[in-house]
Amino acid sequence: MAETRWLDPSEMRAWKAFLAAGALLNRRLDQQLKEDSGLSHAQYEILVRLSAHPDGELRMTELADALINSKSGLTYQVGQLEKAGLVRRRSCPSDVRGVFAVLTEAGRELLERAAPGHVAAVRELLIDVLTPEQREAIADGLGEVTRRLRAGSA
Amino acid sequence: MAETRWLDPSEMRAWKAFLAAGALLNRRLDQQLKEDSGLSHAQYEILVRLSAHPDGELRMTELADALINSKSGLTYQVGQLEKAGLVRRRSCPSDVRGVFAVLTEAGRELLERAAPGHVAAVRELLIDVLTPEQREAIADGLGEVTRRLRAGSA
DNA sequence: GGCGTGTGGTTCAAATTCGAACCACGCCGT
DNA sequence: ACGGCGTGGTTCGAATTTGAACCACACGCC
Repeated sequence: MAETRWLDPSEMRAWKAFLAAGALLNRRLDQQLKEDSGLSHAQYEILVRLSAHPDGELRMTELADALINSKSGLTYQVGQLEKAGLVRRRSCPSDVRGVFAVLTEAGRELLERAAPGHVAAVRELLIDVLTPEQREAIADGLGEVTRRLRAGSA
Repeated sequence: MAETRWLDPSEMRAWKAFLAAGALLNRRLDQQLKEDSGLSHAQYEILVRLSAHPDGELRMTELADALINSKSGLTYQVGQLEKAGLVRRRSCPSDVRGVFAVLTEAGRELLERAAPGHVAAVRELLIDVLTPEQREAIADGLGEVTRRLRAGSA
């Protein structure tokens, strides 16, 4: 192991800002969503992914790695959403083991009611605070970071 | 409520990258820290804050809002660290209610052992992936985001 | 056909998180 | 000195998260 290259002040500033912004923003959005529509941010994300797909359905595994949680966490959350009637499970015809999560009509409606407030919050707290150049830098830089993280999880 | 201003593709790209990078990075660092030194990222952060202060001590409340967690979460984590002998509690002389968390010698040693690996990971996964311009943009942009979030939590 | 190996999901126990309720005490006006 | 209010921390219960263990099945290869 070589000498440790500590973070210089500029690097430290970026790292701390990233960390703090992520944590605070997540917390805030979670609150906003929960009191606005009763959904957690995680649940909201699930509904969004589903709604982005034809027929509003997606395999559990695809959901799991599109998202953040462990597989067991997904099982739990889909269970919650199912109890709430926002999602339905359907077994995959071609592979008995496979399970689709399907957005119900109620789910789609709730999502449509929740989305405007959520988007407004994201805009107010993040997007509209950044200059267009900063937005691009974040999209490019963190996009690359994400790509590598996904690649390196083999 | 005015018409919803949805996110355009560029904005969406930034938002998704930010979200994904935050989640993936946090998870990865957590794993790295845990198998490297047995600390969670949250615990590591606590130790870092303490070590950054003279005598390695800090009031619970100061810790709480320097960090991310709720107050109860902090109580819990400090409890864990105390059980592990990395931190000690000391009641504040001037205010009986107040409690200092104090870094023990063992805590400082563990932190010093854990830091190099952690910094290396942060560097590899985030800092060194970004161009200097992107780093600055992130530091500035997300710094401002953080400032507003802290201000608006009144 | 029959057997290892790998996948897709779920279940389980344990750890963590959060907010709300709570206690004990300082602070301040009277 | 006294009573009410705000603060600093902890406790409590409920919800969530995670990794590991676990089934049931698909697949490839003999």
